Amino acid sequence: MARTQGSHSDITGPRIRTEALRLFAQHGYAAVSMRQIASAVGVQAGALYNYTPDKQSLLFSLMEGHMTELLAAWHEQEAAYTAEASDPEAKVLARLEAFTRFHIRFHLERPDAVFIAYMELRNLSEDNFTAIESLRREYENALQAILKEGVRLGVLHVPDPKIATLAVIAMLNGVMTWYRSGGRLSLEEVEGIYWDMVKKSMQV
Amino acid sequence: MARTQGSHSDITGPRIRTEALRLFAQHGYAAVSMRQIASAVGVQAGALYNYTPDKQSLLFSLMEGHMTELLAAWHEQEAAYTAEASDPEAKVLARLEAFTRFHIRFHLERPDAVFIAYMELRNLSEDNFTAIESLRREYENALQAILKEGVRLGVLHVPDPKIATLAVIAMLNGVMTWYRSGGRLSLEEVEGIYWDMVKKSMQV
DNA sequence: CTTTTATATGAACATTTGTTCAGTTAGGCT
DNA sequence: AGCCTAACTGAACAAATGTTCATATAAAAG
Repeated sequence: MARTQGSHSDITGPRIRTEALRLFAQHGYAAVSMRQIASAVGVQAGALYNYTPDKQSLLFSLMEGHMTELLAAWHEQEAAYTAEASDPEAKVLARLEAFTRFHIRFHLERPDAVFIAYMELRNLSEDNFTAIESLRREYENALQAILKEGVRLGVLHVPDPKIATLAVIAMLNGVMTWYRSGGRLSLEEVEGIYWDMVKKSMQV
Repeated sequence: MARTQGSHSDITGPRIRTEALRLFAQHGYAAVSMRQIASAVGVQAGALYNYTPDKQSLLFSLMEGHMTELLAAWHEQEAAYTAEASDPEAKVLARLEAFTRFHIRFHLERPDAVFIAYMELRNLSEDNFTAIESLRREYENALQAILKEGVRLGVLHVPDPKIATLAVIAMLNGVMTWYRSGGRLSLEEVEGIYWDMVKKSMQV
């Protein structure tokens, strides 16, 4: 029967995920042992297996959770933007700006998860890899759709939408290698600088 | 006394580096054992220690070799470009184009080394990390110098040269995640597409 | 041929790995 | 109170890890 109220600890499960995320991001999946994770949680290694069938599943679950959150957050954001009606040309630019700012903000809020989601792909089993790749492609397609519509409306100049999609995402991801909150630039300023570059790189 | 001609094998050393590079790139430093490397070379694990004092030094040596090659290759390339005299405004644009095309070509020719050089930083000891970071910064400074001069001459619009540098490099690095030689696009075309985006993203 | 020397073997080492499981603990339910 | 059950411990397991070293090999030097 399902537990109705807290017993030993209702937070061990989440804590395992938190600590595993942090450690995987810091040292890499292969370099982190189950004992290290357990120790960070304050528990013995055996206890972890009440929450995950094995180490691989733990990694996959973290990555899948991140990608699912990412997609859900973007779809919500996009829906909000497409609601504001205006002429289609302005709208597609607004969506591109929304994507740019959303991507930066979302990713800067979860550096560890982002790091893992594209650094540890090679440590996934074949099936798990396929699943994550599929989610990633779905996200890329969201941007690609914007670019294609921009081209259709003649408001964007993009010789190859697929490449442009990957180039923009790679560029935006770069922000994670250097941005530190409390640094020289505010999040708002960073978003502005990148949006400026993205916009101009596709000007007609 | 130094060996004057071949003995057992003059190619074991290079082969170790080649195979280690391949395996580290494929599975990650921490996930590859010395026995796997030895097996790929066709030798026993103990033999590796005639060529490297330990696993960590092998990783560092590979990364340092890559970064040194990168810097040497760029300096040569840049020297060739600055030799062609023309007006300074055109010259700085030519240098930026040269950098863009050089970066793409050089990196696509050594996907494994590139992958390792920025994926395995966290597996370096503190001293080794500092050394590699210093080489990386030197390379970034090469691009940043071009951008700053472009701004000074009024031919480039770059609100923040440091960020623009990192953004451009991140964007160019993105090419490695999808480009496969023999694919839809030739190397020349890919260079052209990225140069187009780089140029426009900094248009005045 | 004999000596030398770089190179490779293969067994051994102390640790560490992921995972299992019988037994302990302690809170929730009747 | 007594039972139940989820949660956790702690020891155990086989396998794999990086590294060392006495020994073997075979080519180069004398």
